[in-house]
Amino acid sequence: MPSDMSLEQTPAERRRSKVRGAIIDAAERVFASEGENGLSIRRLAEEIDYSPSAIYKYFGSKEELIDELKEAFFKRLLSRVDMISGTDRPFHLRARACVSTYIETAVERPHHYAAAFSNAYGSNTGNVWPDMDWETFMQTNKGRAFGLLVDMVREGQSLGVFDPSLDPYLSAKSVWAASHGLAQLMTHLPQFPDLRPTNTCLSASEFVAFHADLVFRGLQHPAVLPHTDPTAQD
Amino acid sequence: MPSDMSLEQTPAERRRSKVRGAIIDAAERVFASEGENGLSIRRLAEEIDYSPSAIYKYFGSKEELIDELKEAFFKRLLSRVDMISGTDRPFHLRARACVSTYIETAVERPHHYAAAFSNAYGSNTGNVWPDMDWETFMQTNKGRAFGLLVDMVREGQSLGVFDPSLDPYLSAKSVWAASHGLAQLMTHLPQFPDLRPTNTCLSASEFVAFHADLVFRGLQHPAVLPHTDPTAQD
DNA sequence: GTATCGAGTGAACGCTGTTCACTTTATGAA
DNA sequence: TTCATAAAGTGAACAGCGTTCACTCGATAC
Repeated sequence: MPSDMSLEQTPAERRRSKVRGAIIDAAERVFASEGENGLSIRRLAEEIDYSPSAIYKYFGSKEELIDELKEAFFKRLLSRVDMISGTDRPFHLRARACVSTYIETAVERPHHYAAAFSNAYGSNTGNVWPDMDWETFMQTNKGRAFGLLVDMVREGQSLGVFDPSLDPYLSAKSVWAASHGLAQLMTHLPQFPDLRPTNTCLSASEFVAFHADLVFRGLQHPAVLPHTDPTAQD
Repeated sequence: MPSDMSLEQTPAERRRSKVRGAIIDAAERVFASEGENGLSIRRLAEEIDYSPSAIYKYFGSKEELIDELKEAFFKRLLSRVDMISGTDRPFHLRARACVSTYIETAVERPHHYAAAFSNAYGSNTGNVWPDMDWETFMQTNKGRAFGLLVDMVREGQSLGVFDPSLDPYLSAKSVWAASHGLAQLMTHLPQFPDLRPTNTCLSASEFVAFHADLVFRGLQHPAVLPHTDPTAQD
């Protein structure tokens, strides 16, 4: 046995992480196709040929297990957007691709995305995300995704295509909200992009591009309509 | 007993609708404060001093009961936005107020809004809204709210402040998505408007106004950045 | 006065997440 | 090799859930 065994895995550890992986895999499979309601501990146990209580040797609760699925999903989402934002394509293509990729990744795994923004499971009365300070938040996957957006707005401003008077943080939040909204609507209403009286419709990805375009249009110019002080009553 | 009793209510009917109202009221109260998870048939029964099975004399299922809460909420949401859009304020104020009102109404009743766009309860595997044709959809509260948005875009175009080349339906969907996204984020992350490294933050309603402003900026001008054919790969 | 219908009930079914005392198995030390 | 210890795995049970159903009982209609 080597002296430095901190990196080596004992057979027991290997066995353990194998079972743990099997649980996660089964959970991922069931969750992706049937969502939070279809995923029960008992069903999961059946699927991996263990007893229900065995799961609790690996995860403290169902919530903990699902949190891991969500976190993995968000990591994937982040890495995709990160990759797009790291390409050397022209800014306007890159920016739009980030938004499109975000939305399309969400639509690919609707249950994951919905769960990541839902408090359906926890017993808390409202907040999904615990209160955390700025530094802590920026180390989470959500935080880093948000950071990418802020950088993007700044880049657009430094390139002279975005209104320089805009606050990058506020603008990033606005872009995030707009992206999130479309992802959510497409997730929950698959026929959403087709919502139209005529038959001439855009495909889902075309509509995503349209939306991304419109979002970025808003950042490009100072307002033409008179700007109002939101605190003033008309 | 009057001959025309179709409008009169017999004592039995009055009693029945009283109990039904009590159920709805209790459900509304619990749901508003604790959401779908806090609302159980047994708890509801306890709250109105009836047995759990009594509820089923008034509602076919828990889902049916919650659907009624959601529908009432959406009716309220629609009537609010409808009222705003009917005022004679200048267009740019009216339009922004519609979006702000939509978002603020959602934030007021976060559980209702979340539930209205979640399939957490039903046993269906994905779609919240059943497939329906355009005419049917436009008679629902959601459809009518959407119709208001389409009209708003058209009005903006006829006033010459919105880009006339935009498709009103696509644009309305985009605006809806952007509004929905902010409502959802503020609902699930109350500190969302404060997400910022500095201490100088906008209040929630100020940020809503900022967002609405940015959304409408996008509609006001033709794109300056080169427009891309979304189907073309770079 | 009596038949009828509907409101209301309590027990039960099958499901859920979770716990706990228990057995079995693998491992490190003597 | 033997033995103690820790970990893995189990089955029964608990409390809660939505829902059903046979049942009682009181108000209503004839």
